[in-house]
Amino acid sequence: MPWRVPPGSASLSAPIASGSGVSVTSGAPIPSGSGNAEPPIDALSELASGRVAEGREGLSTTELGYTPHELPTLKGSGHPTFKNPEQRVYEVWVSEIMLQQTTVATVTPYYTKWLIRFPTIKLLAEASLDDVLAHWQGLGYYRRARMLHEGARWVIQNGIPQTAKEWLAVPGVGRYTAGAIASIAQNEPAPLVDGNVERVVSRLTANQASAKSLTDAAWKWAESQLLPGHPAQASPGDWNQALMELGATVCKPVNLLCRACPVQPWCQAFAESRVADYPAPKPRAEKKSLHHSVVILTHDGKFAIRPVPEGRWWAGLYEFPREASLEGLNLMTEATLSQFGQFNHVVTNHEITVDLYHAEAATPTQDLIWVTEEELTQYALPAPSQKALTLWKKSRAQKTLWEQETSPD
DNA sequence: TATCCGTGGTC
DNA sequence: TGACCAAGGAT
Ligand code: SF4
Repeated sequence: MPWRVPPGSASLSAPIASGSGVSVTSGAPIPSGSGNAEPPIDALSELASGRVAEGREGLSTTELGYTPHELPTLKGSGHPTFKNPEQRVYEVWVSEIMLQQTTVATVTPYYTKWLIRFPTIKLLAEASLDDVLAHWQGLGYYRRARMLHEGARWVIQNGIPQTAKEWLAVPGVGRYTAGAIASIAQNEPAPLVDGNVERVVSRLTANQASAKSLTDAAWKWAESQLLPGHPAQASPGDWNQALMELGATVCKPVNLLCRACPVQPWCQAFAESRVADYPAPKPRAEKKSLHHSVVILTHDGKFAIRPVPEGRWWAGLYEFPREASLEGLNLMTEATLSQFGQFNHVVTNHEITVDLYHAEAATPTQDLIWVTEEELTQYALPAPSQKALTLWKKSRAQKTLWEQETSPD
């Protein structure tokens, strides 16, 4: 995510990180998080002299308080990324998919490793799905990885889309991602709306509509800002990022910073002193709880795993056998199960209580995949299986310690 | 169109 | 501590 601000390194009305000090790791430019500080942008005084005070021709990127801080440095680095438009497209594509519903801090290490393992679209297309999923392990929403993989194969077949509209045909790319790639990597004046933009628009226009209605309004507003002749068109990628960054760092869901907000003079919600009323709160889903039983089934130092069937949570990943009950596990194996732990795992609006069992199998049955702990790292395991493994190792270590302490000399 | 799909951080 | 959230897409 070379074009994104490292977390905490810049805020819109505070000193802006220049983006210097970009490090290069195996071909991937990564933000350092500690660029040189430039003088604060006095957004309000700029606005006071602003040509958009009447608000008719649209806001500009500068008026959102945004300075494009990464591109110059990366250009200066002479990195191949910026000599190769296709590579630029790929890196923006990967990061936009990873960042869906996921924070920059979480994504960053995955992004780095991803570009090392799958440096180009072609190499991603040629990789196996298992390999792809293994590099997504822990990021969640695994369908994204599968679609990105499919998308890479689509692009090898059909070529790189050249417009946001064309991007929509690529698996896993919806209208947000299409707009992001087209504007950031291909300089097309394509609008985009994500959760940040939707929230900002809701407040700027004092729109209390909920869900789809607000989304539609936000898209119309975003489109209107990028019409021909509007200042945002000069650098649509910067504009879009500025808008999202405004939402992420100033016009936040809670603890918003209206006093430092560069667009406060045009904010209808602020004018009404009702910023807390926008956007309308979403109805929250009911939380459900359920139980699962998981077995760490071992034989001769190997672990038994099996693929998660399609159509379920974690489809396509591999996990320790998991059933709805202990009875389910007993139907699966003849080995004697002994419980050694329990933990909770939250999946969206479900809280799963997982009972952990261990058993030593008499024989490695063919319906399961038997792997060493080393080989286990080659498989994508869902978080509950990862937790189970961690607890098993901890349990075994304590047992070993206990045996050592209590064994007679 | 409402629901499903994960996870880790924050307050 | 639990509720809420994060740069969505597919069905
Ligand atoms: S003034 Fe406050 S509510 Fe309005 S856009 Fe700025 S941060 Fe958001």
